[in-house]
Amino acid sequence: MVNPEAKTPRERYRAQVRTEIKDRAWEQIATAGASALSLNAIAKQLGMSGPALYRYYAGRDELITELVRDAYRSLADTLRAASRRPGADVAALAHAMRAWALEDPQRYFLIFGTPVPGYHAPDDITAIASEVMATLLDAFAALPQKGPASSFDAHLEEHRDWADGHPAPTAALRRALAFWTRLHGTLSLELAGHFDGMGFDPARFYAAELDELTGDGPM
Amino acid sequence: MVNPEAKTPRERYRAQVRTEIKDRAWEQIATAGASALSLNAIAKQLGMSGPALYRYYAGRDELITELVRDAYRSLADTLRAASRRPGADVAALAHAMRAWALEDPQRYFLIFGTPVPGYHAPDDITAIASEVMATLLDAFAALPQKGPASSFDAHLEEHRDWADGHPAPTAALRRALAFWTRLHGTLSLELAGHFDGMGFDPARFYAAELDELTGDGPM
DNA sequence: TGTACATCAGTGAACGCGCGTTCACTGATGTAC
DNA sequence: TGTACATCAGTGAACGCGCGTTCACTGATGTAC
Repeated sequence: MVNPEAKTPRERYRAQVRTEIKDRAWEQIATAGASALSLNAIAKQLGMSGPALYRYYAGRDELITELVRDAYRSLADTLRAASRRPGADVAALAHAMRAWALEDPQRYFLIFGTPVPGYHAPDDITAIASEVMATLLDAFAALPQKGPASSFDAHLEEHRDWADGHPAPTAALRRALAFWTRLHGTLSLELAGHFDGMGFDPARFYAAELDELTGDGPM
Repeated sequence: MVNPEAKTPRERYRAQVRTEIKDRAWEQIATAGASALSLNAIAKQLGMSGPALYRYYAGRDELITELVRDAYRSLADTLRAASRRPGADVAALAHAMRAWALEDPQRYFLIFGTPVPGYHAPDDITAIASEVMATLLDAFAALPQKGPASSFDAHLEEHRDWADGHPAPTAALRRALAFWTRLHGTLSLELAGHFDGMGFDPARFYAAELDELTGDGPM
């Protein structure tokens, strides 16, 4: 009986070249930003001619979309993995997120940075983004819900659709949202260098914001 | 006696063309993002040849730097003006900031979006950024300092240099910092469209985050 | 007020570049009998 | 195991494009006497 999943040598080779192309693409993005990404430059680095890449990607746009997809996938997997480690809590997610961002800032910005006007991500990418939110919701749902309700909660109660049936109480949704926006706020300013001349340690500020989020002490 | 500030017709004309160039540049950025900005395209829109622009700007980089400077200047002035209106408080600053960002999202991202690796803003631009922080510090210094101190405060106490001698208590510095990072967090995700399919009203979430910042109610 | 000269905005041609992408092809690898 | 054929990775030439930038120039505007 033949395993339909088994890869022929040719398939393995194709897959390998595709990842080599992406590796070089990430290098370029890290060095000069996503707008500088060039198919011809990648081909040159791989020692092949430009047109050869069209065996692997339909064009520049398809490659970029795949990079965005991989970035989201990587983030979603990283957070899921962190949440599954024994004793994992909201703080563990926050630290995993920061580590992931610092690992490759331009990868972070490819997802959360300046949007290209008119661009809309395909549905499967949006789905991965929902996975990320679901991981956050799981973590906050497991937390004791203390503190008074927010004025925002009533509004959110009527717009929980995006939580996609997640059983978490509305207050947990609100806290997961704040987790995302606040940590993104610090993180993106740090990565963009806006704290550079300021002297304080961004990691400590991040930790303080996290403390306030978890209720482990007011900031 | 001659007023040395008086502008000759030629100077007035030059100034006018320079702003027309920038107006077109902002249009391009709003439409296709800053990386798509093209001197030749601007010249065409103005009905002149490409090289003509070199009478007004040394090159593409100088133009972009000037756009960044103008953006910062506009933000600093907007916030200062808001803070000087009678009865102005921290909330007024927050609303002015949000309105400014929504007015031209790509202008916001030119300052706070994806950084270009290796680019460093000239000193005079950094100085305008400090003006913005100073306005925030003024507003928070005027607020009664309630709530317990943060674990971060001790660290910040030793790194207040960036506040440039501002008399605000350290807790006010911390709160101004959180004001900036949290509001930037929501705002940038909203502008980038990350809330798009989620259903809730970003303005309400923004307001709720603001409430928690001012202590007008826990979020 | 009129003339001579200097200043300066804008042009058109040109340079060199790298981009994404297409096309017809060569030659190696894999498949079927 | 050997031969005939199909598949497919990669090449090199070419297309058209728009970019930033330089250069020598024309012609209009302003200045000095």
